[in-house]
Amino acid sequence: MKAFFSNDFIKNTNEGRLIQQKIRIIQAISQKGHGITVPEICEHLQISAPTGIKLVNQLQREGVLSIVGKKETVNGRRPIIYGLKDVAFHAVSVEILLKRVSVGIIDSEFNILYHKQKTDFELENTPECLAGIELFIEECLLDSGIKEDTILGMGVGITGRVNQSTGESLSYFNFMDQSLGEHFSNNFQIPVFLNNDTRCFGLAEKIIGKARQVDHAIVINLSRGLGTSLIIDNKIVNGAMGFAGELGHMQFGRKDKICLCGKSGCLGNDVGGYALESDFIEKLSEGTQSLLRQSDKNKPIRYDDILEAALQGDNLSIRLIQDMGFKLGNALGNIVNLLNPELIIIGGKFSRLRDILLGPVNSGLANSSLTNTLNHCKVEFSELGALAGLKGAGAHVFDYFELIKN
Amino acid sequence: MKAFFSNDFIKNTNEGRLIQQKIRIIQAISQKGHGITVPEICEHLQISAPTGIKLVNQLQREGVLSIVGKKETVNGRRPIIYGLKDVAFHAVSVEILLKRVSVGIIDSEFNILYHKQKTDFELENTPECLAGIELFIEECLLDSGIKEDTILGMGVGITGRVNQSTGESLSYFNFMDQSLGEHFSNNFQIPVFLNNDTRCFGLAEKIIGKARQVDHAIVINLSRGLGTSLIIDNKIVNGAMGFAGELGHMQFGRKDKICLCGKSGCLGNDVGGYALESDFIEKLSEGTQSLLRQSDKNKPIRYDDILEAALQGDNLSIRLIQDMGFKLGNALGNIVNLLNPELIIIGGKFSRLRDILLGPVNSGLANSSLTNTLNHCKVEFSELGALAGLKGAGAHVFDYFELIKN
DNA sequence: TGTAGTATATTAAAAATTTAATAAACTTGT
DNA sequence: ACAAGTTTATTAAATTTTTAATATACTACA
Repeated sequence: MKAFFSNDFIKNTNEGRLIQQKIRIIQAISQKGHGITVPEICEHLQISAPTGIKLVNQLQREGVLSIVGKKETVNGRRPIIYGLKDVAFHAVSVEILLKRVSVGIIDSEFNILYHKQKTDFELENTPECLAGIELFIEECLLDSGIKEDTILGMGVGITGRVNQSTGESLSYFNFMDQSLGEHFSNNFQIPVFLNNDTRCFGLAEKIIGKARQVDHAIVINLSRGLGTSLIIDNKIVNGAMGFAGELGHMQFGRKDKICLCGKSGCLGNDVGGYALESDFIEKLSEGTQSLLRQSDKNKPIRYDDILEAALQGDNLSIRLIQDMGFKLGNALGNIVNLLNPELIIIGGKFSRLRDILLGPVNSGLANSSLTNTLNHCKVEFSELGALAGLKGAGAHVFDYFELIKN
Repeated sequence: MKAFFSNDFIKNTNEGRLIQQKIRIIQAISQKGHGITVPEICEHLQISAPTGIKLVNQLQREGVLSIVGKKETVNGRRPIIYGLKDVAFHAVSVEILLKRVSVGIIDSEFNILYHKQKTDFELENTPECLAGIELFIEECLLDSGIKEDTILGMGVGITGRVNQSTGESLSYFNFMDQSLGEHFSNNFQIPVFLNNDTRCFGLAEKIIGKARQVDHAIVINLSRGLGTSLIIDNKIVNGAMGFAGELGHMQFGRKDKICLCGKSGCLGNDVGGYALESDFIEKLSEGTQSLLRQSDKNKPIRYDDILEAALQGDNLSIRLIQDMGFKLGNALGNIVNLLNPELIIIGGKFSRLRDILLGPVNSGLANSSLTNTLNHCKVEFSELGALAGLKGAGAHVFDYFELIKN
């Protein structure tokens, strides 16, 4: 099966066309999510019935298709439904974050068949660090026991700046004479699709999350930092150099904080786990009381704890998170005016706090967005959980081969 | 020729495929901008040489193609170049603005073959106003003398909110049981493509202007008001409801001015001809001197005059326009961070003031945009002139039929 | 000037596809 | 239960396309 897809250059001959047509049948079945009939194939591929039957028979003989049943129709002879038989496609997903590497294997329905994390890890721009990652991936591939020839490709999400089209990682592992994507591809001998970790998250929402039915959405990844993926005309926006989505440096923040980028007023300094921690400590030092502070006076306060405290009803935590929600909504309103999306998805660690955040975010939006535009834009919270980024990385593979159910 | 293209539904038969292949040959020639050879056709359509020759011969017999010459090659028999013969495609362009209706006829190379303006006009949301427009279009079509069967379609740019995909105009002529696009299409019996006037301007820049070689750009239409078209992944962004590009209501303006939208701080109140007029009058009343004021004390000051005065060296005019440029650049910088475009085009009436505006716009950009992103983003000024919008409206037609040179 | 090398054009045989006719399967109504 | 109507599956003839062999056109080099 793999040969079908991995063969990038299909010759302009009869045989080549045959292979292409077979691929399109497999893709059509995957996209439908269930079996297909010969008349549907003929309609889709613009071929006649005898040719459609010929292709189906060949695919049956090759062990790819089998008869699944008959389609229920109002009248006339019922067409036979053909389904994919025993053909499991897999993708390797890799997520490279600052302090963690994750490897997963997913199938075309985005079930995670295998998953392993490496947490004794620190991302550094060195050959040694890269070699460590590759060793880990290799171990996982062996450990998983997945047959090599069912793996269509590898999707990699890496933190920092990425040029998706060239497979370049501009922030890390940029010391080679080839792009990181090419390097992985040569090393593992499979097609590799590299993207930014946040955009992987956005793709996951688009393909298996809440943005499924939607062509225009803003996907916020709100955890320690603030990441954004833009979905426009049903595609993730990468930007000219792959830098798109830098919502964190829009000038909607407090002017008294200086950002790492050198400017003041960056939204990312006001919104996100890191900002929450410093705001919280500031308020405590001003004497505000909090449930959280009373537990252990020496342990440093982490934003996860503040989120948890807010869910437990801690007043200070709730108030700070609400403030943050308003600021985020206000900034988003400006983008809503600009891009006119129909959906905003808030994901990441903060997505658990739907009940606390939704109101302030909506208030912020109403403060800056045009009524007419806002009326057609909903705010939702992600339900994909912790493995969303990993699923999104793998989704690139199935997306490329057009095997994703729609 | 028209039958080829206007026939939306091409049957799944041999004859249908033949017609499709012929269309693709014509499209390929148009896209290349010059003739095509048989091997190129075979490569492009994935067909064999005998079939390619058969199609070319048929098209020659039908009077569509003719031999143009032979291709210069390094070695081997030189292939014959076939070019489009006497086949002129035309599009009708209509621009409906608040106080003006323009009708033009353009060819596939965007030459304006005919052009007429109606200035005794006031846009109103009434059947009478619509009937007046249609009468004017009909007059122009007759007057132009262009053969009906060479007209592929009509592109309409109308001010206000537009849903491009449905052909709906949401601000004007929304009183019918069909969309404005459908209405025009039924009335004139040709395919009609409706879009917002500013987005037409953006399309013109993309197709025949400075955004030609670029996949990601922001096109600013700066005249009396402030309009924006976003080009992302080589396509004009329409947004979920066709509202995309509302840069004018981003909250980067002065908080003491209330916008028509009901909010304060809208950029459109600070940037544009209207804002320039009120700023100018304000400064004059404060006692600032200007060349412009000395000419005629009773005539109301129009922003065109201020632009002209600035070009003549008037200090106040220059200073106000420079302030405006900085504010615009600063707002744009935020969008540059978000969308990572490689080009910003400033068009409209202000585009003449390149030398005055460029510096402040760049300063504003540097103030809010990330260095890395900004380094890959140029600022250019439109050179398309007054008929850009009209050309863009017609461009939709050639774009749809894939006849545009690339 | 002629030969080797390369690429396009043309042709006739082989292969593949479509068309059209027919068979099979299914629903509905009498 | 059977005929009428509808849709899919299968088959054989007609058509179309590709393949492969050959002819033609052009460059470069001796």
